[in-house]
Amino acid sequence: MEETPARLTSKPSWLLTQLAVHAHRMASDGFGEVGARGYHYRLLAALHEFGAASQAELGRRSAMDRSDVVAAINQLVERGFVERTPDPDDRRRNIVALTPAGDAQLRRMDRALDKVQDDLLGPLTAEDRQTLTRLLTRLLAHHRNR
Amino acid sequence: MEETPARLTSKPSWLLTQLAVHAHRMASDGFGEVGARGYHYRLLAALHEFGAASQAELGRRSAMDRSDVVAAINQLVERGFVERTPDPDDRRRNIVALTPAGDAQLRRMDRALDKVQDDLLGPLTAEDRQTLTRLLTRLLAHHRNR
DNA sequence: CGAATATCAGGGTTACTGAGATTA
DNA sequence: CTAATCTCAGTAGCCCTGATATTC
Repeated sequence: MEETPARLTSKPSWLLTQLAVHAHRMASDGFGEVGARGYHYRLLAALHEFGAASQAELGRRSAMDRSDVVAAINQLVERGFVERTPDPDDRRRNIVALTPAGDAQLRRMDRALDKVQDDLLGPLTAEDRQTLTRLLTRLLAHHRNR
Repeated sequence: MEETPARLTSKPSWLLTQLAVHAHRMASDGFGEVGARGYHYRLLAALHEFGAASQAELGRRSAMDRSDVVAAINQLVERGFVERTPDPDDRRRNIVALTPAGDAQLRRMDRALDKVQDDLLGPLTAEDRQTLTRLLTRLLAHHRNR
């Protein structure tokens, strides 16, 4: 393997994006085995944790664009993992609710993702993993609040 | 801002990919001001650091797919930042070389990226930045070697 | 022959933009 | 009137696959 330019390897933004590529590929592989995608996991996780919600709320919770929420919910409805019904109290909204099949799918995706976390953090000690998680959490919180 | 599911925020792979999104957007903004893209920086950096090279070698150095190298080099040739000439010693290869204009463009992109690193790591102390870089480097090295 | 190189055509995922229609 | 919601159509960047022609 040829050497990578120090200009790249010295920059946290390069390390982050390259590692994200690996993480994304590992997660995609795991999700692919259960016929799902990353967007599905985000939505199912938000529904399981906070209950039925409008599509706009789901998008804000899982950091997804309104357009992508529409498409992903369509796919989840097709597969019977969520139900979409008009909100009688606010007719602009759809209420999206998790079905039992969706809950089972979420658990399948959880198992796939747990394996990914282990593979991803394989070379780090438990203490290093904590440190990494803490630093990344701090950074993300800072940037999500603009 | 609605809360994000703990299933997501507790997972390093989520933190990594979401932070990478921010890093990528910040870098894209910076690069956009000089009319460039991330692929351009990777190629120019490799050429500056290791000298003229074949497209295949450039792809391996900068972790790019052969297809994307072709397209990105086309754009860099158009803008006069690199020159592409057949290798007389191995006629399968093209030799790609940095031009003075390409060198100047690389320096412009360097300045844009330096600002991005500062913004990205803003909330971390110098020690935290070192720790983060060290952990990310270790992880990336592990995964790049399969 | 096998292996490496360059090119082309195309797909997949994620992120985003602009527009329109509906309703609060 | 303004603002929020949902939907559709389309773009862009990055990553990847398959196929082909050429050359080592």
